[in-house]
Amino acid sequence: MQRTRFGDMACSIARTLDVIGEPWSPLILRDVYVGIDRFEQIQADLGISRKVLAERLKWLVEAGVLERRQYETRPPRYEYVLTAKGVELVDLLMVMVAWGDKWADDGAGPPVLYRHRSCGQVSHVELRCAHCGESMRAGDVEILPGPGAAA
Amino acid sequence: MQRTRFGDMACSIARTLDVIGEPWSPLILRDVYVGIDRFEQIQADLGISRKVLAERLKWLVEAGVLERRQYETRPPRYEYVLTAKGVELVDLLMVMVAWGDKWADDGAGPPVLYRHRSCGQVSHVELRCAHCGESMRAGDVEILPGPGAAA
DNA sequence: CACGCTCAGTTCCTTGAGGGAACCCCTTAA
DNA sequence: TTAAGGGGTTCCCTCAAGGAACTGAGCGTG
Repeated sequence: MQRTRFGDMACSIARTLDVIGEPWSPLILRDVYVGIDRFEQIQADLGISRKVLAERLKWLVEAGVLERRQYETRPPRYEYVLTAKGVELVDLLMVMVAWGDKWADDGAGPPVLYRHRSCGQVSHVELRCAHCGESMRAGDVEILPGPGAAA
Repeated sequence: MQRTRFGDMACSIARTLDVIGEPWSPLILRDVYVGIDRFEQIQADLGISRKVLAERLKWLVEAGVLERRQYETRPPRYEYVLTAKGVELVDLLMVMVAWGDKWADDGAGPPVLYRHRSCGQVSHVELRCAHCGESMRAGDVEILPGPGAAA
């Protein structure tokens, strides 16, 4: 299918998609995040083709988002764990959850709830400005060319 | 390639991916968001195949994320605009930008900067709890089964 | 010791989606 | 009358996703 690679574009969205834009990748990350972290488990949970799963895992490891760790020598058993880079990608998943819960509900309510430990409430994420802490969303920003902009 | 449809999974991430998980879809949304909102413009900007662009636009319109609007009758000219549902997907893009700027920088610095209008600073988004306003990220939540969980 | 089981992949074949170029229709401009 | 531009559609080719079968290492059990 000779898919276009996004990694070389002068766009942080494209570069992020280069890492987790392939189908299945975000779902693999979600699984690892919730503790479904071995090959067989992920395959069974997602119903993904074993071939594609092997490819994706290799790619995510090379991208530095997951780490393949042997947690048992005899017999050799492996698990995948999120790196620091990968943990921050979970932010993306949490925003997807918030959007999906709101706009792609099938009428049965959210399949999963998230309780915020520090306040104890079932809640969801919201976007704030890292600088002033106020809401920062689509209409709240002005877009400027940055130093890495293309010629 | 008989791609697996994610829409029926009991997972809000999968359902979100069903809408914008195909390659190119987030980049199309980004373009529309920044004002590159006509077929020819998007095609030229992204270098996407015209066939795939037509498919994606139709899908995004059917999903209620974009609206196809005729803004000129003679000659007939169309533009694509974000719906309310689509505008909230831009949240996702802003998180991708924040991640990409941090973890997929090519050394030249961010290609695009975002100035938060209300505080005037060039900034990026951060995730907070919609309930208490404190930081809410991967390690800050406890996951519970919700009403829409699968049997 | 042979048999079976689990984990973690790899190999193979088939199908269909992405890429790319060419083509089409409509309208205005020269 | 021809050209140009916008907004697609049609066509063919290639290569990735799906799916099932196979491999191989290491227990565990009679």
